[in-house]
Amino acid sequence: MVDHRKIQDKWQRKWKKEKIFEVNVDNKKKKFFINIPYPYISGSLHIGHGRVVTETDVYARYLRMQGMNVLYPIAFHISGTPVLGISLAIKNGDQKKIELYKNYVRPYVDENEVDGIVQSFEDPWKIVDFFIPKMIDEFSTLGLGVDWRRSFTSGDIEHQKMVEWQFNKFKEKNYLVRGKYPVLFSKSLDNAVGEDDIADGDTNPVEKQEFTLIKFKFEDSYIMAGTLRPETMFGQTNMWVNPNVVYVKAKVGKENWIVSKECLEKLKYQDKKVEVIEEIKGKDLLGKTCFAPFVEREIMILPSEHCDPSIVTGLVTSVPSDAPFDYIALKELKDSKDMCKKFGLDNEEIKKIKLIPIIKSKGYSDFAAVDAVDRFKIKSLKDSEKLEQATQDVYKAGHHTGVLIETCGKFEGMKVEEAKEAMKKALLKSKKAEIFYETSRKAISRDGGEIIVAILDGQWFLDFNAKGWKKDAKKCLTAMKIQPDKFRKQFEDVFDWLDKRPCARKRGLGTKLPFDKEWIIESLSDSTIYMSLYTIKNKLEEFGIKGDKLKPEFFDYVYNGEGDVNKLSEDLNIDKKELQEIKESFDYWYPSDHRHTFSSHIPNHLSFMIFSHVACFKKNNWPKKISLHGMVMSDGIKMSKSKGNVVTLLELNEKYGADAFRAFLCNTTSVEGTMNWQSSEVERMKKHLEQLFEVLKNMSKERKKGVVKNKAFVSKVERLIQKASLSLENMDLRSYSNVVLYDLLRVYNKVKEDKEIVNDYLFQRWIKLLCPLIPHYAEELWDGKDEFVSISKWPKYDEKKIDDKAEFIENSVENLLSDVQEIKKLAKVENLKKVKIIISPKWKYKFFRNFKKKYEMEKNVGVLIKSLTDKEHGKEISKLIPMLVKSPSKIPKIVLSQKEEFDIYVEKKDFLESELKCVVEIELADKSKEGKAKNAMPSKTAILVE
RNA sequence: GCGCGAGUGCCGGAGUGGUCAAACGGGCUGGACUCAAAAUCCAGUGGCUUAGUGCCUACGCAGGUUCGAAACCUGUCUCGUGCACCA
Repeated sequence: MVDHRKIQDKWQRKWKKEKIFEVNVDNKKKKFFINIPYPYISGSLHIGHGRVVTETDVYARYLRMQGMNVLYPIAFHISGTPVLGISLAIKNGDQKKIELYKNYVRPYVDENEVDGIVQSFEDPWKIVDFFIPKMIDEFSTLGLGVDWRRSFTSGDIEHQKMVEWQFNKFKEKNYLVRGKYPVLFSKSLDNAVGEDDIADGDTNPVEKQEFTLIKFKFEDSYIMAGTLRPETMFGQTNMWVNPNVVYVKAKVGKENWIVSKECLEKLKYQDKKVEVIEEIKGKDLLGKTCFAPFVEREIMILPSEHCDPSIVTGLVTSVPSDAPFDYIALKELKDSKDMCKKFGLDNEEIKKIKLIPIIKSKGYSDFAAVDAVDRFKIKSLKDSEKLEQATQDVYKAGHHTGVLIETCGKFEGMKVEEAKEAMKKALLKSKKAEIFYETSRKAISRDGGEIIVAILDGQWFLDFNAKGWKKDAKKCLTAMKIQPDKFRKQFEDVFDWLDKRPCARKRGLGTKLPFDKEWIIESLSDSTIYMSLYTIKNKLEEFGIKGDKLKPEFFDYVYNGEGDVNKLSEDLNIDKKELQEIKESFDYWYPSDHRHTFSSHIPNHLSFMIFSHVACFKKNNWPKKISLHGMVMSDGIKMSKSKGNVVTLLELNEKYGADAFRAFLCNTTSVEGTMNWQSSEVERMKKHLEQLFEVLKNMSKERKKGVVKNKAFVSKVERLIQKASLSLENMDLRSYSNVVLYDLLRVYNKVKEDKEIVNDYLFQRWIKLLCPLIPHYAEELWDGKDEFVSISKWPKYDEKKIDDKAEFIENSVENLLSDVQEIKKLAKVENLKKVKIIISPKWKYKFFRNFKKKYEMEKNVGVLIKSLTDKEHGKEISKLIPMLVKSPSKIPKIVLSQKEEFDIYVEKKDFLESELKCVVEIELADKSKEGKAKNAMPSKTAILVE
């Protein structure tokens, strides 16, 4: 048995000791700078992380063996709120989170330390400090050729200084603007929040919803009612108010508004000045009327205990023709004299309220709500689930197929989709409505505070439509290689669509905006040009240059060659030579030659990376290439903590080892495809590698110098080396791995003669070919003159040895053998006595050669027959051509001459006799007396068995 | 809803105008080896047919373009994914 763990550890240790992946400026070698998005630290790494780093590594290893100076670094991202969220959860005694993190920590430390370490995570930096070394270790177990000297985190001062430089640049170029912006906001934290700060925010996301608050004139005030469907306002029949709720009348701006107390509270956060005037009991409003816009008349205020004061204003306008809820509520009132009496309402008046049809949509009458209520057999407001469903159905049908009818005045004929916007606009313009934001569900932050929507003033935005920016970004994109290119369009679409994007927030780890220290640069915006830091990080370390010296002028000089180095040296108190060497390092390594990433990063990270580069760097340092990989599934479903199917790198290493994973990953799916992790398949790959290892080990033992006589075999091997190289060139890791894991093995297994010479010819080449894929096994088997196969030269294929004819002949002979077997079966011949091989009549060779030539240009059967027929064989030709056109597989790749073919079979006669264990006779059709002889075709002999 | 991607045999998945009944891998069936098993090797694995290279049916569904389509176009269904302040 092969002990992959031992092998793996051994070679990883040696690589590290000999520093073979630590690379430096070397002007004699062509450089290649490849990188991946730095992972965010949030517990243990899993096979999703494993995918991107491994694919990159396989490719990087290939380029290295091609003689390039390959830089492959990895850093770590810690910006943003998730780490804070974890700290907060632990601080607040969230047992679930605490357990989760205990589980993350446990594999690395003694059990009795676990509690203490997790406790220490109340300080977010402790999380960072704890996990980063672990992550480096875990990545290393995959056998990556990474230069770890160049690692950093986005919290490091060098990184922050660089980001400050970047944002100063943005500012200079007027790429930043400020404005108002609605955000999810925690009242207790007094801050904007993200998914990670909200309880269950990851599993049940909270969204912001934009409501239109419509003003209903009531005495000296406005009753404010919120709606998501302003397009239904022509169907209003009444106003709903909760009789049990105490509302407030308040001065909002210059107007008096009636809203719930909760709403008034929220309005303060939404950029409104409010001042309470008096309380108004909901039940005091009942039976009165208010003036509704669009329908332009007074509508009655009616009771509904379902109006929730904590949602929007707690007052709702009623459109019973299109809202099942309103219809049922109104119906209940009409049907119940008791209820009317209770609220002091005139039942007869309510009965007079008529539904107003407003929208015609597919599958519904003009009264969609009535239809839906019937369909779902809804009896009362208590059928809340059915009501919800009915509302959704009506809404969906209306939204996609609905058209406003004649009751809607000048909006008649408009689609619901358009009318929604048009009517909202009209209302806002005439000051009959306001915008109000509400959360899509009730939510609390991890410390228990209520989540609301707040409008922040002074929010910083990146303005992608700023003058010239998009143009440059597009220029960069056009010059870039996108692999596979089908993703290019997506980039283009995103570029068009990008507008203003908030780029700073008030919470989280990261870099402060240098010119407005209240704000912290948001975590996607602070990780767009950090690749540049890899090129100089080791130098800063080497020279002991502290991050706080890295003023903007430093980057101006190093990155863009601006400023005077003598003056800069003085100003920053950094040695001039050191500065120059740092710059040299940057100039050597930059730009990024290749970035390999998950395709879902296109609309955000990757696009921002391009925009940021064109904003900050000179054109020659813009990124060159992006390749995209697909997503990762585990057992057919998306990997997620809640489903419990996350496979960590720890577990992976424990059970299967790096090489099995690498081979499985590359061989199981194309780079852009979805990788589906199935442990049974990985297990199989592991076994296959063990077998392959044995084969190769035996190969290495029995070797003898010499010339391989089997031309077809050599041709196939050379061809496979070519294929492997070309596949890798295009980062087609699947095709490459197929060649080195399976194709070569099959070709090798077929050769029977001169094994020792064959072994000698193939062994070292094969090991090299395998090295990018399964470097540990490759090193273990390697016995070449370089110390490591990892840094040896990639095998060159010899194009001259690729011999179509030799392979063709071999195939013909093989086909002959299998044909004999088949005929033997059909003829029910038990023991072969004799096999007669009849070589095609001479005229057919000429005919086939002509046919092949003509066929390249002309596919029409009639035309072909006319141009190729002759008197002597007209009949046969007119039969052959349709057959060949219909199944082109019958056309031989190569047409030999009759003599050549005859000689081949004569030469192979002994071999055939030994294979078939009988007498073999060979004759020319032209001389044969057999009836079948005329059926023979070039490379397809007629066969007779006895 | 809009955008993007995908739908292929028992399964995973190649294949983007003709060497396609479909690579490669797995499974299954039969055979060789073995006391036996595992491993390995060979053969078979849509249907029918035949002393061979023949026919039919198939690549989500329905049409179309073409001498020819799994591949191109149109429509349709299903699934996945993104839709912004979130890394």
